[in-house]
Amino acid sequence: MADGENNLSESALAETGGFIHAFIQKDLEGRLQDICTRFPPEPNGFLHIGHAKAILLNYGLAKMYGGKFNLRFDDTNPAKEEMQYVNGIIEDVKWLIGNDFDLYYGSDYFEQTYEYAIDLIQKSKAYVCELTPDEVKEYRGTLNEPGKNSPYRDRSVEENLELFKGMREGKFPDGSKTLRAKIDMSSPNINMRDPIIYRIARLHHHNTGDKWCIYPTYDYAHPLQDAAEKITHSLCSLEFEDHRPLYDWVINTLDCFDPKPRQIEFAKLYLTNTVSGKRYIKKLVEDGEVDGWDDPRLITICGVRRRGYTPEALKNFCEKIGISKANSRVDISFLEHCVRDDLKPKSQMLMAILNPVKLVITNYPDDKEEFLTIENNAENEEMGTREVPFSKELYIERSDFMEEAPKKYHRLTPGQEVRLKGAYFVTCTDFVKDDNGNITEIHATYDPATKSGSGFDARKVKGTIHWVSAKRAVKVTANKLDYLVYDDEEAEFGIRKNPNSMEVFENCYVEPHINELDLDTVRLQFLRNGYFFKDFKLSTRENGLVFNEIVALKSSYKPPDNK
RNA sequence: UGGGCUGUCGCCAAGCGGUAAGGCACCAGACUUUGACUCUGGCAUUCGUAGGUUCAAAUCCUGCCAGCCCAGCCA
Repeated sequence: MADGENNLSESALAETGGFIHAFIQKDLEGRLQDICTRFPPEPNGFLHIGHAKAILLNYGLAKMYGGKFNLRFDDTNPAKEEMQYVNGIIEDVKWLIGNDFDLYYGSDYFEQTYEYAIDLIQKSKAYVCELTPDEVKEYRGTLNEPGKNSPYRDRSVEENLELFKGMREGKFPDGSKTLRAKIDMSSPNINMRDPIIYRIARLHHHNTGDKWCIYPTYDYAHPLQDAAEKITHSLCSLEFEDHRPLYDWVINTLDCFDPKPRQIEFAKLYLTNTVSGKRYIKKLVEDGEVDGWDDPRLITICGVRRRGYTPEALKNFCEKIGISKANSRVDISFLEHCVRDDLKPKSQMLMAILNPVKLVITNYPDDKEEFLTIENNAENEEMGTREVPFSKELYIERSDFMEEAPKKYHRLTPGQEVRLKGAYFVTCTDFVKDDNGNITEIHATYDPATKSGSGFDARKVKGTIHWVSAKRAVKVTANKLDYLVYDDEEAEFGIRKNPNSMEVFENCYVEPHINELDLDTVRLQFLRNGYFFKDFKLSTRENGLVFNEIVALKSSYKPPDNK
């Protein structure tokens, strides 16, 4: 595999979604030489992680079988579509799979789509209908009762042709007429009850401008778009199973496509503790509850990108959850595991104190400063080491000290010795409180003999804590992120808002080495805290550096109860 | 109630007639200069359910139950 090639690993992909592989393999042994897949978003919103699954699946399948993959905008309804979304989607797809795709617009096929409609009319398989929306609904019947034929159903080919051309030429008002496929008003499948395939709507289209005042519907246009691009396997979500007969009807009635595209459905991805509904996300954005569509707490692709997730992590995740036809909701912890797993060997370790308290090493010389060498990634030697300044006054986490600690507490407490990561053993000797009883300073003595790397092993210590030189510390802001919503049994509509989805730490102290890193690309591991990534939006001259927690480290530590 | 689809461990998911993979989560232990990582062990006598066929069924047949989708000139 070439460097940076982003396809799904064959073995992992082949382990699941067997029904899709079966179709493809059988086709490849018979009717097809090559395959071609596509991801067909409507540019009416931003992509989220569920779309990532579809992109990765389609792209991965194409690469696995040596085929081609297209990104095609399914833009047949200008009422909902916007340029900002097409740009956003292209950016998201590139971030996920690179530039290895061709870009198409369904609207580029409007002329052909129109010509095929003429063919349908000539074959007496489509007619211009003048029923109002309410009448259409009434004539359609219900789930239990068959529909009845439109009174316009038996117009002559000539009349239909003239009317349909008139529709295109703008002779009729919006909504006054439709073109319908002539199929079967009594079909148990409601999609087959003479579906509307063209509507009149004078809307400006982001790609075709004002050229058209009639637009084809999805059911009619989609198979034709697939056929035009010689898509062999058209994957879509489960709710389109009922539409497959119509998809096939379009392809088979026109009967001039080779190869014939085939629609295959699979289950969408749903995650716990997330909201993926466009309406819901939009409301959060509009209500100012999140910082835009790319808020790092959202599972939009732009959101997880801003948060610091990597495309590789998403790929691994999508491989591991598999493809099936069973509706499911994947536990968010699965995603988090994949993110950690990816970041583990490539993150830059740094010590950062989120909630600082001063530690004074009373027996360390006042003006001495030494530089200690610490590895950048404990399990990846290739990432090298850095020099970290150490001196008498340090900052440590408030949570790493307790005035009165329980037995299993491995951190600082009067009389207890711990290791300062990469430095020395220190023993807590004292602490200082202010008038309100808050601890303001902790005192300790260090043992020079215990210097890290010296091979000292005369005694062991239970805990290792992280620290930052007070004098050299760089002040930054860190946001710890939590779920936007919780899934509980009692939650109405399946979701319960989390009022504290972001905890801001404005006075964090980080090692000076942070100034030597390319923070736009490097993922940081704040030792013992979690993975963090610079927020490119929030980090400004005024705010200084702002980091978001990509994902926390796992922890089996149970904080002592406050009794 | 018409049609389509789905039901294998808390969550995903293999399995396709030969006697229940794997991952996540969780629990216990070892190791540990991240209470992380890693490692070890535990975690479905059972595959929605009831029958049937078979030497043998999660896999085949029948009935039943549950869930999801469809009545936009949305996709």
